Amino acid sequence: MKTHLEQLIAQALTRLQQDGALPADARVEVHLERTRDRAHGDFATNVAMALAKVARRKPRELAEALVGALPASAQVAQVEVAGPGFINFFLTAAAYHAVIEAVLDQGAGYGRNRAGQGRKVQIEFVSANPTGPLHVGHGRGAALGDCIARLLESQGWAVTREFYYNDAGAQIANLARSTQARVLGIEPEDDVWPADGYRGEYIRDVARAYLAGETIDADDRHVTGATDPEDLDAIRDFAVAYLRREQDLDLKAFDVRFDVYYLESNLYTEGKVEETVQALIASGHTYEQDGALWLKTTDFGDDKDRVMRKREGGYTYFVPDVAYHVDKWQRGFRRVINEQGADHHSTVTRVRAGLQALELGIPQGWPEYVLHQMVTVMRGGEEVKISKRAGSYVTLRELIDEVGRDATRFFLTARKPDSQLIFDIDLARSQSLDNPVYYIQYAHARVCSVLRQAEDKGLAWNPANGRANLGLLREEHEDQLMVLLSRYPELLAAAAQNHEPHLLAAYLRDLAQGLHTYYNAHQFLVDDADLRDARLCLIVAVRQATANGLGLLGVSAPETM
RNA sequence: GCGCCCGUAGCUCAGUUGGAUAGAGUACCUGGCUACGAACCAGGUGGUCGGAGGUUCGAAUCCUUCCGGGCGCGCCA
Repeated sequence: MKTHLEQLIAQALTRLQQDGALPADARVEVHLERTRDRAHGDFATNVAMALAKVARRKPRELAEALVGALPASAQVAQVEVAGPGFINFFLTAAAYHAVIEAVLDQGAGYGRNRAGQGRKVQIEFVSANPTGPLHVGHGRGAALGDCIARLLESQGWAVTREFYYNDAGAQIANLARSTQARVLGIEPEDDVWPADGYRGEYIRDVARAYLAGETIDADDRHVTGATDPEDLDAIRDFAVAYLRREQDLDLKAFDVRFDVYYLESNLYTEGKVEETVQALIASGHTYEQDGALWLKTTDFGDDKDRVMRKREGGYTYFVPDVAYHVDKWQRGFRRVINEQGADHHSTVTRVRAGLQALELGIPQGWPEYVLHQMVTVMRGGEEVKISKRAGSYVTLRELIDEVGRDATRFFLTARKPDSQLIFDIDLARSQSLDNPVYYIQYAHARVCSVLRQAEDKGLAWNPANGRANLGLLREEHEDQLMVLLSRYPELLAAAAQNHEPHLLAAYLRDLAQGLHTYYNAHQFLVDDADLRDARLCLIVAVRQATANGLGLLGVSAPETM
């Protein structure tokens, strides 16, 4: 519909130019948007105002001329000039009804399209090190990343979900030492407790499982706990496998799955890190100083250069990260989205700088980043401090257990990633009935209930009898619902393009509100069979769009509650 | 001190990429169940869009500068 109107406007502009009413070189991007106020019609454009200066004519006058030059359309009922020079389009009833037809025809496919043309996109998210359970921050990343993945899939992209984890660095060594300490019965308060060791209680569980000789199945590897408290390698392998299994369970409970788990250690064993370092040296963007090897990231917008290879040998963390991204590029991902916590935002410049230095033809803005801000957890009116070392924090699993998967996913995606998020556990639990997610699910369940009643009373609409007479839908509430339904595809496209799942959450809330209002104001199972069928068609369409949207958020659409 | 993010109703937050009279939820008032789910709906109170300049037909949105909060600023990851 939107593109149809844009074509009409473009044709009118061309016609005006041919008539000499507009300079032939006048160019403007036709900006057509939904109106906020239904009194302003369904769509509005500001082209007349944008062109007024070049055309040396008053905006309203130009708008009038433009309206006069518009080709007729079966979809457009009325066009008017309003305000400072807006051109407002009012759609015909038939255009409204076509939306219901489209939803019913396309069903679960409504809102989906092939715009991505099956192109590959990779989204890397969570990527937590296997040194502890996933916490709320990881949960936000998991929910956002997965929703963005679902949104991109809905727009015709071939999405790969990837989890990158460090299985060999200093933090893993620390994990091994901490677990060994627990194996030996050392407490964090003791003098011999390793410096900066992980103090959390979960380490005690890992140690206990190790001593019990438990077997962990992870990554098609089987790791069995040994009993030797001195075998640090065995302890490390066991701890990593154990904690990875825990994370997998958390993610599974959150309905988040990955296609690829990428091990940082592979970058070393396959020589990719060394290759990247040699290529960077060859690029001329490196230099030696103070016994270390530096990358001139300042050549690419960083505020200071960064060390690549430490004086004592060994690479800094961002070097394998660059190698990793080279690998992503070589795997053919021309679009990559990295979802991370904003505390890692300094890596953005470094990774991109390294990639630019390599001159592989990688675009400057590649990869894309979605950086979510911190999650503050409130419990009992107080902030719960998140500290892995102190072992005090809210795990993702706790959240799922306490407020449910649906509500947790919804809350963590309902705000834009840029905003800090306050997650009040008590509020989410005690007021769960006022939760937007239940409000939306309730709308879905209500429609199901009406249809059950219709079935019981033999009043159900039978699709075999052909389409209902949608012309009978003349109520304001019905128009509003149809407008909302027609916006759904545009909204998905915008949410996917800009990585903004919160737009979808807000939309579903609006749609549910429209339905609840309609529900309260009108009867569905009326005696007039034609009107009844028409209304049932409408609410079935609303239910379908609701279910589709909830599915993209990873939230269930229950038939009863 | 420097970089990134944020600042909108008492609270939690949207705001269609610069549009028309600033929007929800929550909280607080007032109404609405003998008909399909009241886990709902309708109405009301509540605003110097952090402050000040600037850009233009038009600014919560863009630019500059202050104020306030968060996160980074390591040869840690």
